[in-house]
Amino acid sequence: MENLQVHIVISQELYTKNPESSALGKKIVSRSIEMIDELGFEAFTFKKLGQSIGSNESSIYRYFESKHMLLVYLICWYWSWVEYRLVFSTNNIPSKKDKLNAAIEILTRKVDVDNSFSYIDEIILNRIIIAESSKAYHTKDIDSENEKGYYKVYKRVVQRVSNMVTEISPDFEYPNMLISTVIEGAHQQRYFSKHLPSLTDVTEGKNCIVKFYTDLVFKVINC
Amino acid sequence: MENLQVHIVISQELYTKNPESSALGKKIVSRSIEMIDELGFEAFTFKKLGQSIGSNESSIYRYFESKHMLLVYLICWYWSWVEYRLVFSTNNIPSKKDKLNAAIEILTRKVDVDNSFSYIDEIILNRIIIAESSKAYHTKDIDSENEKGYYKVYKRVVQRVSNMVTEISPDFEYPNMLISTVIEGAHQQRYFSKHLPSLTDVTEGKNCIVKFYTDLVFKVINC
DNA sequence: AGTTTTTGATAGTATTACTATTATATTTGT
DNA sequence: ACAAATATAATAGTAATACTATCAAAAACT
Repeated sequence: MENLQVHIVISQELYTKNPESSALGKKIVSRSIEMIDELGFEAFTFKKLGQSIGSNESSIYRYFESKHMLLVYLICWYWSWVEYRLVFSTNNIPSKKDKLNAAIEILTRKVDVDNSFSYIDEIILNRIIIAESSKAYHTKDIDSENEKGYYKVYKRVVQRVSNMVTEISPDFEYPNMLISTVIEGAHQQRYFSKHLPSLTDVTEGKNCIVKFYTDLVFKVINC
Repeated sequence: MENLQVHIVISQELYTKNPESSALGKKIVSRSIEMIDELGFEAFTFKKLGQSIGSNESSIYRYFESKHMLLVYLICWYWSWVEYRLVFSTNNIPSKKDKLNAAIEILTRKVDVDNSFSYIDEIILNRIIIAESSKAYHTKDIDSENEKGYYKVYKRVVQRVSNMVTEISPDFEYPNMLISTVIEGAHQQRYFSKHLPSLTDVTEGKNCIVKFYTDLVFKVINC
């Protein structure tokens, strides 16, 4: 990421106290990422996290209202980071098709380099998004949380890429449906390839998920 | 469903005592479907279910080991039912393309008629599958549960439709990826259209999800 | 040095996801 | 019709979870 001092800013509604404002806050975020990945979201608790970082459960509650809100925070961070890479990588590409192509690659490829964005390990965070993020929005509170704007960054990412589709094919009726299918589908396929391989056709080594969805998009919009 | 006396048989590993073997068992299944839909899977408990059907928590545990296993049971029932409809609706269609077309319709359209398959409300069950089924397989136990065959019916549905794709386009490399993308995508889009509408382009009334995915499949496999 | 802010420790609550035991119905076989 | 077998209900109990509340200690700023 070129060593730029870019900083991801997260909406205040997602935390009680900004975890970026202290060493403890950063430790909470970075260690929670590791622990959710290790234990799974269900078995992860603030008590265990406190023990692991030599702090107290009650201190963690001062940063995040609940473990649900911590997950929402992580999801928001992730999509802000994706949005940043998306804008950065597609900027100044003159050809509309090359631009969309670059965008799809950002959305579908495996995160395999930790870009060392401060204290967050993006490789592990990517795994959490794949395995756990659907639990954040598959709840009874989805509508009120959506109104509060918890998912706006994700929606903006979809919108940005949908706009690229519309630039190429102005008459295509379902750009949002197409892009959200691609984003969710690519995540799903990575999970399936590891745990339910017969649902997919992933061959080791080859980057077939990127290939499949890139091809899919251009065929669907008639190019 | 033509009033056929067809019966969906569920693998023994998914229950402790077969819920079909008694009135109480059936009541547990049918009321649990309603309650999971009303409360969401997290807030649903065996205690509440017991109270609601005038039975006891401990009696429910005699049928299902845990609420997770009940969900797995419901998912298995649902895919068995889809498989039945799939085979029924695509049987004897001579044209390969018409056959695939019929299959995609079964997989992507909204379930809006309760086919009154005994005591199970398929409309509500379909909503549960859309909103809750990812919670069944996004756990740390996925690999051992998959080995035990908990998800084999779902995998078989994907396989059946993948085979139809391969019949039409033998050289297409990713039939499983395509079909699992379509199935999961269609569910996702129905959820989004209700709760995160900006991620989709669904217009009221029109059956655009079916249209979108049908078009997608035939374009991707070059027809 | 004093004040504010942050953190830690402890305790407590209601609920959950179970297990175990025993009593009471209900069904079934003869 | 009656005993035996089986199914269900009622109760109690456990360890863990997802918090909240309170207060003391430590750090940080002024």
